Amino acid sequence: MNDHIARERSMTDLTRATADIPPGRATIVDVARAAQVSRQTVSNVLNRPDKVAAPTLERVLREIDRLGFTPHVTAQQLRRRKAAAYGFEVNPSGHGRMGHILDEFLVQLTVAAPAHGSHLMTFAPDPDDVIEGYRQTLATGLVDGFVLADTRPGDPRPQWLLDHHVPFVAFGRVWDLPELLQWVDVDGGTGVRDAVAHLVAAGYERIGFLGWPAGSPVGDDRRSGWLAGLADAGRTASAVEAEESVQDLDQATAAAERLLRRLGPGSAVVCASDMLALGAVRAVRNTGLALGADIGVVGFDDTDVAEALSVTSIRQPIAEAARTAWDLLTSPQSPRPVLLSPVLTVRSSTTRTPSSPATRPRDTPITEEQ
Amino acid sequence: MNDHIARERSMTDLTRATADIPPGRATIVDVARAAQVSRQTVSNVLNRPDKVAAPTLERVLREIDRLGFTPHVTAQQLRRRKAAAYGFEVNPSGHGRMGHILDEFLVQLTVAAPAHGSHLMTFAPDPDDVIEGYRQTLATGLVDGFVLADTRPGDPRPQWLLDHHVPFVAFGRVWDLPELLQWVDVDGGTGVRDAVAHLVAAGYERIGFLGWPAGSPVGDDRRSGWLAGLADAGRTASAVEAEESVQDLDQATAAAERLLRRLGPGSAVVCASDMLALGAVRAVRNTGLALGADIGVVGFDDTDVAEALSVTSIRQPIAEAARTAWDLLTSPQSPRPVLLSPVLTVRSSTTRTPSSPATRPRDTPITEEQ
DNA sequence: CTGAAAGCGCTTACAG
DNA sequence: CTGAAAGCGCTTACAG
Repeated sequence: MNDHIARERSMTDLTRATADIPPGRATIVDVARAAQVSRQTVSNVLNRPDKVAAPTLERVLREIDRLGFTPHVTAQQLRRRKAAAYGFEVNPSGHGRMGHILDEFLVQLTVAAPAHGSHLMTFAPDPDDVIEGYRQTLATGLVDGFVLADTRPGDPRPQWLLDHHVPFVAFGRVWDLPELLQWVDVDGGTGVRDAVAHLVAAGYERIGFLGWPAGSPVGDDRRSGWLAGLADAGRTASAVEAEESVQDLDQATAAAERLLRRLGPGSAVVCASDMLALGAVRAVRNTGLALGADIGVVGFDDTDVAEALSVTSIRQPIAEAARTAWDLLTSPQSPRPVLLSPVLTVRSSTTRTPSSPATRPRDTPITEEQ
Repeated sequence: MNDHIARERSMTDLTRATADIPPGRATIVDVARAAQVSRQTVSNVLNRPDKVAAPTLERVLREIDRLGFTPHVTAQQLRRRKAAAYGFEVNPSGHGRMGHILDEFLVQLTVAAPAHGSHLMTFAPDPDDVIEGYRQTLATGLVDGFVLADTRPGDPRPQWLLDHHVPFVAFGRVWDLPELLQWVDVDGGTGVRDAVAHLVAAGYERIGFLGWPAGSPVGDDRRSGWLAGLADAGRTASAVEAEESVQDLDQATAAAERLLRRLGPGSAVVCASDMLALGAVRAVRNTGLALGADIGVVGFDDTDVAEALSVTSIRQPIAEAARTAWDLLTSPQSPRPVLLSPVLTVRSSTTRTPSSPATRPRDTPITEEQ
């Protein structure tokens, strides 16, 4: 099996001890033999090329290339006592409120891994004892640490990892441990604030907020961004301009209808999620108004739903979050928290009139810097 | 770091060679010492317990437990020349037509991995040279093979893997290589057929199909399932009862409107995707009809969108597909293809009247066996 | 600058 | 049934 590498390799394979090893991959010894050096020198070429004389270096590199040699990472891991791998927890029951954002985060972590000489191993802990899942995964020696996602108040993982000196980084603020520095998050509040600015510029008069019931840090953060945006524009929020709903379409629709009744045409609604925005879109229709022209709607997370409905939505910079996570994990300096700004994807749901100066090309993400 | 395991371990650590190794994890040698046996015996306890005398076995197991010993998988991999890991390609640009199904597949593969003594490593090949990504990943020795997803006509991966004797299994038929046996897929045709039966039972008179343009194996399969379902019910399809659209909401809505005009109230539309179903739902509204009562709509994949809109949808048994993939990959016998039946999640979009006998509790998946 | 030695933690024939 | 030996493929001080 796996005779895919270095088919040109020499017949010295036959000297290998165990007969059941199929010929196939070149090892450091094969390269050493071909280049007429010791295998330590080959290792030096790989790991500390500055310590190798130029002619030797070139000769060894040539043989590495010719034989198609790639170091066996498992052997490196064992010898270096470092897996150069990190664990990432996945969750069968969907990722709760975060939806598919975490799927994209996993993809982007994978994309960025090679640049940090690392890779990712997924694992699915028992929901009844998540910590045990982390303990076992670590005990295999297959990972050096973890990338946490979906951090939440009461999350036992950060403290456990801290207690056991396990390297980790969190995507999402670690709410319980304000002194903790190794996290990257997206500044949802700023995203909403920028969306309000966009709506003001687009000409909407009153701007309401459709959010979740108070108490979730993420939701409260987005709500305060809305208030800040209103303040930026010199407007004051009155209590009647906000509504809340749990993540259920019918309830969201009903809440949006109440909100629209108070706001009236010419106003806009910023929503804490695309699901809530979908409810708002239905409410607009049920009320007999036109999306965009009469009522602006902004969602959050720029999911398939927002794209399909042509709803403007606040997009988290997931790829950047993933790269930052690796930086925090592998950088030698002491980490500091990173708060990334989301980006507004403007679509027709926030175009008041077709000829409005606020109209932007559909589906073109723009950053609303303030 | 990582002093999380076996803090009760003996002080014999100090005899370890490299000083920079923090005390922490118990090794097989620690267990051997504590149990007064050689380390080979500990290994035998782990790998061939039947070859160890009962008292010895018990004594060693007790020490393993007391010291919290877990074998170092990296060392096992090196010695066994087997990674017991498989690579899974992830794709930044979304997974094309399959949507988030593949994200769930990855999660379910991860869930099922430990039962097969294996784990999963994600990697993201360069889209311009996917094969090279597979080659490099394999060359690290970190994986023994791959789980392929999103197979499609013209896919170069199966043939390359075959040529290089790399173990793999595919989620999705390998269209180009009919002789290939190691795949698991979901029988979309049967899913659609069952959906038609459900609609007939629910009392819808004419049943149309909203699909993709002909030419995609997956789409054509679903369309033929619709025809088979009509035949089952003793109905014949006429060309006017089908429409097609690319995966764009506006186009899908327009196509659905054309279809509805021909079908009239009391009929239903089976769609090849939830996105198309969303278009159908909009068309129903635009036409002034009531979803469910006047027009039935069925989607495919049971995504968030279907759930949010309360649309009946055909769900792929992803967890079962993942388990089957592991079986095919790790079973010693020669593999045979597996075609799984999807399951219909019935919601109010296919409830003709509130008191209809076809009404089923919302969100309860049921299997429509024929 | 180059190479002989030791060793990462484990497993697998093979003697006893 | 148990243990001494060899070795997986690599890296890291350390002599020369």
